[in-house]
Parts: sequence; structure tokens; C-alpha cells
Amino acid sequence: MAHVLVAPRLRLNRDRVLQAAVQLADRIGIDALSMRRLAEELGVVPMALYKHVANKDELLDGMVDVTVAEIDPPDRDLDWKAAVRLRVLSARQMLLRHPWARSVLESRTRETPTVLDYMESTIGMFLAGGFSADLTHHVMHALGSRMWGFTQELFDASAGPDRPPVDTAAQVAQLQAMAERYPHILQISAVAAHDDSVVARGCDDRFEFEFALDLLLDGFERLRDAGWSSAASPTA
Amino acid sequence: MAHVLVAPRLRLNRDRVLQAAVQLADRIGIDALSMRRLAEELGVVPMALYKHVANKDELLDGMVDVTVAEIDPPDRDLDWKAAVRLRVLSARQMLLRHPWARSVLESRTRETPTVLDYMESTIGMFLAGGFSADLTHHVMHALGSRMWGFTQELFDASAGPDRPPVDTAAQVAQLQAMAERYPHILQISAVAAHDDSVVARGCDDRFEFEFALDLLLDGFERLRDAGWSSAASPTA
DNA sequence: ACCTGAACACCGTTCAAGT
DNA sequence: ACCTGAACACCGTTCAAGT
Repeated sequence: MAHVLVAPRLRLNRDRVLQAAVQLADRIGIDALSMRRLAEELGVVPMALYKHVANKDELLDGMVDVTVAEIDPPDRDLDWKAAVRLRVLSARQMLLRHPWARSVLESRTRETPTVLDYMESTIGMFLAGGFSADLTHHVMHALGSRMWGFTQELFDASAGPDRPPVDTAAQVAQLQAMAERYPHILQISAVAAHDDSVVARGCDDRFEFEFALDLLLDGFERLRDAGWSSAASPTA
Repeated sequence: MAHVLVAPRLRLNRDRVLQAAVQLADRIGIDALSMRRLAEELGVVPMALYKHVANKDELLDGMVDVTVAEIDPPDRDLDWKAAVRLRVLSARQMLLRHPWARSVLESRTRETPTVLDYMESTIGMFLAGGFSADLTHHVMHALGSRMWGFTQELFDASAGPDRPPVDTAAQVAQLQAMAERYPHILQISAVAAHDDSVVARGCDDRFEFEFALDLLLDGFERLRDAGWSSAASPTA
């Protein structure tokens, strides 16, 4: 097979395994990435991988490390708000390059050094911006996965299976049924329908992401300026 | 086996299959839930399930429907903010009952009627509260998965495998290493350390959730009162 | 030190057959 | 109409053996 010729039995090591796994996931998706498939890709028997990663879980942890390390380091010349904003958007760019990384990042519970480094420097941006440790703690929680450049979108059409093509008559009938049962959904979808596609298409993902991010950052700033403390919080 | 005696061959139907799947997932977790295991639970051969759900994906969609239907309907006597708040917290309660539902909800891309109903009525709360369709659209995106009562927490310790118990000497050494490399992480963790456990424990999940939720709701209100429109948005 | 072969205990799903 | 049996093409991982 082709890949045996392309990769003629270089000695494996952990890094080669992780790099190959990331590239393979980029190409065939995370569901199709199995230890067996990865081994085949490397021209090696499945068990050979287990010398370099303990098991599949550790492989996934390693793949997270590779991708998180791609996120730009903080820009020290910017104020906290611009710095956080830019960095989160850099994380988002990384996720656009590795679409599978989101779900893997979500399912990980192991704190690898690379992930801790990322959190450490992000926390540092808030502290340097005059946030108390108390407020920074809650702000980091509020940021949550947005720190990694993603949020759960309502329906990520691109992540799903391709819809079967629907003929125009059926589409019209479907819309009429929708209009009756889900008038509000149609109403707010129409706002975003810049082009011909009628429902839940053409939302500007970047706009939505920055809208929520800026709403949060503005809220954080307001709390900081008001001298917010969890002890005096109205919701406590 | 016990379950054969307990469930002596009632005729299966889609609803019995879904209910059994939800209960089984509550008990053994979503990873352990297989078509084969579920069939065994129902005292039936695996293939018998395929008469009632097309495949595993449809089973998961059905399980989402069952749990989403448990979320309280909107309280019409409350103003929009209190109503949204209460409902999202009700969703959160449902997720505490069915911890597996979060990841399944995240991975679904099919809009089932139950899920659409939930979105429809949530959108309705904002529209009734005087939000424009335009703003409601973006507000729903900003809410994102928080609408379902969850957010990605930084490290969900409870979701991970049990940590091996560490002896005190090793723990002290580990803390010293952390203090050197991750001073900021330690600093904001200390704030939340109410009890003896030292790092990343004892965060009040409900407090964190409401902190971020209220921050967003307040931000939404501010934009509404300012007559926000995406056409005039500074980030556009 | 690194890789292999054969095996184990699982998956989801199809197809043809039973009642 | 509903359930079964046998089979297919996959998984992750262990263990003992090869070089």
C-alpha cells in the first residue's frame, strides 16, 4: 500500500505517533481514528503503538497537547482585555484547523502540563489586569470552554451528517409545518438568512462567538471596576 | 438471570426501550451503554431492539427527548429574566439527575421535535420580554449550551477516573512543584479552598453556574435597553 | 529496546429464518 | 408483527514470543 512506501519504517517515537495521529484525525475525523487505523497509517502492527503511548486515552491526551501548543502565547504589549480576546480568538483558529479537537478537549479530564501552562498564562492576564484572585477564579469559570475558543452552538450543521437533498415541494411543505409549530424559531432564523437558504444557515460563526465573548469581557470589566467580591455577591 | 424474572417478556415498544436506556445509562454510564447490554437488560436478543429504533444514533436521540421533556415548562407569571433563569436552572437539575445527558446532548445534531419545542419556548421568553428578533438571535447563540443547563467546566474532577490516593509526602512535593510552575493557578484555587482539600476542589458548581448565567442575562438586558442592533454593532 | 502474531472479550449491524 | 441465530467487519488490549 501507498503509505508503506511513503513512510518506510522510520523508527517510531512518541512524537511521531502523536503527529501522525493529529494529521490522521484532521483527515478522517476522530470517530474513524482507531489504534488499528493509526498503526496501519504508520506501517506498523497495532501493538507497536503501545510502546509509545500507554493506551488510547493517553494518545488523546497527547493529541490535545499538540494542538493546545499551537495557540499563540499572550501578547505582552496589549492590555488584559485585548490580550485575552486575541488569545481566545487564536485558540478558535486552532480549532478551525483541527475540528475534532473540540470534542476531545471536552472529554479530557487529565491536566497535562501543556493544558496547565495555557491556563496559567490566561489566569496571569487577568491578575495583571488588576483582577482580584477571587474575581479571577469566577471569571475563569464563566469563561469556561470559551477559553479554548469554542462554545456549544445550538445546532452545528457542519458537524452532522449531510442532509439528504429535499425537493422544493417538500421543502415548502416543511416550512409551512415549521411556521405553524415553531414561529419563534423561524422569526429569529429569518434575521440571519442573508442568502437563499432559509433556516439555520448563514449565521456568521465568528460574529456570534465574538458577540458572546465581548459580552462576557465587558461584564468582567464592570465587576472589576465595581470592586466585586464573592463575599458580597447578591447571588451568594 | 435476575432481570429475566423481573421483566418477563412484556412486549417491547419504542417507549419501553427508551425508558430502559435512560435508566440503564443513569446506572452504568453512557460509555457502558451498548445495544447488546441494553438488550440483555430487557431480556431480549440485541437484534430485537432494531424493530423499535433504527440504530444506536436514533436511540440516543430518543434518550435526549426523554430527558429534555423533563425540563419544567416556562412560568408565565414571571418576567422574562426570572423565567429564563428558572428554566435554565431546571434544565440544570435534570442534568444532575442524568449526568450522561450532557455529552449526548452535545453530540446530537438532529433537531427532534422535543428539542425544537424547548428552543421555541425559550426564544418566546425573550421575544415576550421585548427583545428584537435580531437581538434574540444573538442572545440565543451567546447562551449556547447554557440554555441546556451546562457549561464546560475547566476540569470536571467528578467526570474523570478516581485519582489514586497520594501519600502526604508526595502531595507536599507535588504542591511545591505546582507552586513553582503554576503560581497563578494555585493563587485562584486557594480562594475556593474552603476545606482541607487544597487544589481545585470544593468549588461551588451552582455558584459558578449562576455567576456566569446572571452575567449574561444582565448583559442581554443592557443591550436590549440600549436598543442594540447587529447592523450598528461595534464588533460587526 | 522495539516490534510481531495470535488471541480475548467486546462493539454495531445485516440477512435470512423462525413463530 | 415481532423476535431469533449466525455471521461480518470492526474495536482496545494482553500475553508470550521474536529480532
